Amino acid sequence: MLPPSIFFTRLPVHTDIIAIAILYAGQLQLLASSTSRLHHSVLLRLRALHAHILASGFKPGNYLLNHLIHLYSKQGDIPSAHRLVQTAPLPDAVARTSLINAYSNAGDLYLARKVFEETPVLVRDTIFYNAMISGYSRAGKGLLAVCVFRSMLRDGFHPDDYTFTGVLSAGAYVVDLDLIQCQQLHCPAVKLGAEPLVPVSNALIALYSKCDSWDAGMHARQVFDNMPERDELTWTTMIVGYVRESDIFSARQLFDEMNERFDVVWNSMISGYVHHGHFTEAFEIFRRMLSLKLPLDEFTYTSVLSACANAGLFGHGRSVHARIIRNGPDFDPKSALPVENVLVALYSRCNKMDLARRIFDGIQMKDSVSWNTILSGYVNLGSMDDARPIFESMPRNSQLPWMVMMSGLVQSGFSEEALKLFNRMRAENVDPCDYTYAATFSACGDLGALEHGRQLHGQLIALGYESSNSAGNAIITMYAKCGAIEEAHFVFLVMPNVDFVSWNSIIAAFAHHGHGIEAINLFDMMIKEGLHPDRLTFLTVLTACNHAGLVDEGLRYFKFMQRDYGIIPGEDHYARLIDLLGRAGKIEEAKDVIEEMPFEAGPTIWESVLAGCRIHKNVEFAIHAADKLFMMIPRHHGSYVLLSNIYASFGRWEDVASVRKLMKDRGVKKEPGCSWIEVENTVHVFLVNDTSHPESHRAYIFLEVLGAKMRKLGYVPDTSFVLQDVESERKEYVLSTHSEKLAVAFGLLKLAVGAKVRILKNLRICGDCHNAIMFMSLATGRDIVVRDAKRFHHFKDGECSCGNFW
DNA sequence: ATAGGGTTAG
Repeated sequence: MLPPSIFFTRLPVHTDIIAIAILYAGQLQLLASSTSRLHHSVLLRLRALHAHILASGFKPGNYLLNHLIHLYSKQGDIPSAHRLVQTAPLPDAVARTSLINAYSNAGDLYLARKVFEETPVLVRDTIFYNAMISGYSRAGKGLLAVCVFRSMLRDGFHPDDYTFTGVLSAGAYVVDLDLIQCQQLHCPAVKLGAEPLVPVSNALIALYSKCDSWDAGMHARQVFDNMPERDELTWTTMIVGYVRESDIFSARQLFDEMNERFDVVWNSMISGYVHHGHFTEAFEIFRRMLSLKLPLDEFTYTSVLSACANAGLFGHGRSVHARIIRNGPDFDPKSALPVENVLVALYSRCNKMDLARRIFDGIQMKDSVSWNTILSGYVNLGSMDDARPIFESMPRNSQLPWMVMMSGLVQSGFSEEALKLFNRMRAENVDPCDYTYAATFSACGDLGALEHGRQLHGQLIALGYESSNSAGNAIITMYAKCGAIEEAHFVFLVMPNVDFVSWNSIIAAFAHHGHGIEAINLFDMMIKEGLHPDRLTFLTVLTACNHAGLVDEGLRYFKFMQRDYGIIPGEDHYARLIDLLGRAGKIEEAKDVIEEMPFEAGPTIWESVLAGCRIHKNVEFAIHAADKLFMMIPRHHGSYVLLSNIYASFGRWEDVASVRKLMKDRGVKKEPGCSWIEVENTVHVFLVNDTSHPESHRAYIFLEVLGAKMRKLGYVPDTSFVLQDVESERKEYVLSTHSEKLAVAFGLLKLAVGAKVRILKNLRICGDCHNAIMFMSLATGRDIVVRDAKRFHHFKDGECSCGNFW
């Protein structure tokens, strides 16, 4: 092929037709000779030809001009195309159509619309309107496309089948599309007889599939059934429509009916199955793809890998990953990101954070999904130390990272940090959402920061989130943990949409405050309202029975749970039941339950036994339980403490000493989960927060008693504890209001009843701690044993005796 | 006379 300039000069230019021939010759030759990167050279050639035409003095007519405009538009040189449109002596619908299409393809709907508006109605035609409609349609601007369609009819133009394809596909983007709207778009297409045409019907099926109504799905199927012929897109659209409606069964039926399956359909089936949790079926389709040697693309891999991640199938996931590495990616490296992201999710999910991290570090262009995935990977494993640096270096302009981080911090016990993060979120101009509020409330609950929580509650209402269930449920729990049971109840009563979590929360609120009967009444109401209790609900109900001492009811609910709700009791349920029996002194029954359990009793069970034995001073069975515990978790601090407390209550100090020696020999260290007060010159009280412990409601009672006694001693416990260190330089420790009050109460509670606790923060309480513990002993009617470096102090009946351990 | 146009999915 000669270079265009020579080609051109050889031929006399008399008509548009010859120039067109040359234009096309040049373009077609290039199109044929190279498969990629033709864009630029075609454009150069086009410009050269254009220059020649101008230089030759030939004045292009409409015909040639339109071709030039079309070619410039197709090649993406919109400015040149636009200039030519403007230089044309008369406005021309054909030229404008090309230009509108060019702008629409470039995503510039505003300029496309401008060209559209600047074209007089007189010169417009149907195709011209169609260009604008499909432009809006492809951009997802459904309503605008429909508006253009209406103006088209108003201007007196006749829509054709292309018009309907555009309008129908635009309709699918209308938000909250209903059946009536679908039919309003459908009817004109039927009248014109355009319906049986494949693209029109395809668009119709897609339209009805997007509509959230069962009837609409039937309509889609009707269109499908009435089609005289179908193409791959017809099948795909119908199948994907079923998947969207969660009708995987029908989707699969259609899939099996297809003779020739388009690639996308396979992927749609897999991702449909994954989306609805049918992982086995997803793998089955994937295996068939493999055996048929079908091409796998990035969509196949992401779907299958996410199935592995969701099902926690590390082995499967790794072999798919190996396959990608072995075969080399079958997809455009540019599309690798979603695959890499899902690999990070897979390995995080399977506790292989080092592998996840390696893939994450290898991603060049990390997107927000990559960052969020690795962040939640660490957070879900409770590795907040790894999560923090990720959070600090990632983009934080969306709510998601804050949500993940805050809820992670709360769950790992860093409630104060979560509250700080909430403030930082605002400083960084990210609007808190109901989920971040929920995390914040839960932090307030853990810290006992009632006033802070109240203020946030007010803010939440002001922001209009009050109807959010996640926030509302968190608020109930927050008030409950702070001891404000009436407020918790009020929030529950005014919540617009109460779900089973709300019920669980309010039942737990009453149960943990010692209002066992009220909790059980609420539970009965919940059942009457037709809500489905889950295993957690029953766990709470058993707790409630525990508090109210309702042994028979507890047993009844335990049976009810299995018989009427098919919930298989877990170890935690059994532990509550045994706790209930043990507390009631029914050690023999507890033994029977342990015998009849379908599994071996684990540590939680024996801990409950031990606690029961302590209350009823059953040394024999306590020793048995402790032996089990020592075997299962030999370095569990709490078991030793419980046992030595039992010995102490009998005054068996030698045994206490031998337990302590055992601890020393075995290297049992104090754990964050179980600590006690150390009396030296100062006292350490740990802020604890396990309101789920059956005894924890007593903290609030203790708090009151303690407050009254301390006031007599001259302390001011209402707003803050201002305590003086007698020993050293009369330092003052000013402790804030609620969290520290709870800290003291919970710390002493732990001391008194051996509740399982978590340390959040160290506090130093100075002054006459001895007296405070004495009051505790009197208030609870319990013996309290405290040890310091050399001695133990046994508080009993308002007196304190000391003894030596060794 | 001629030139400008379509649907869809993970």
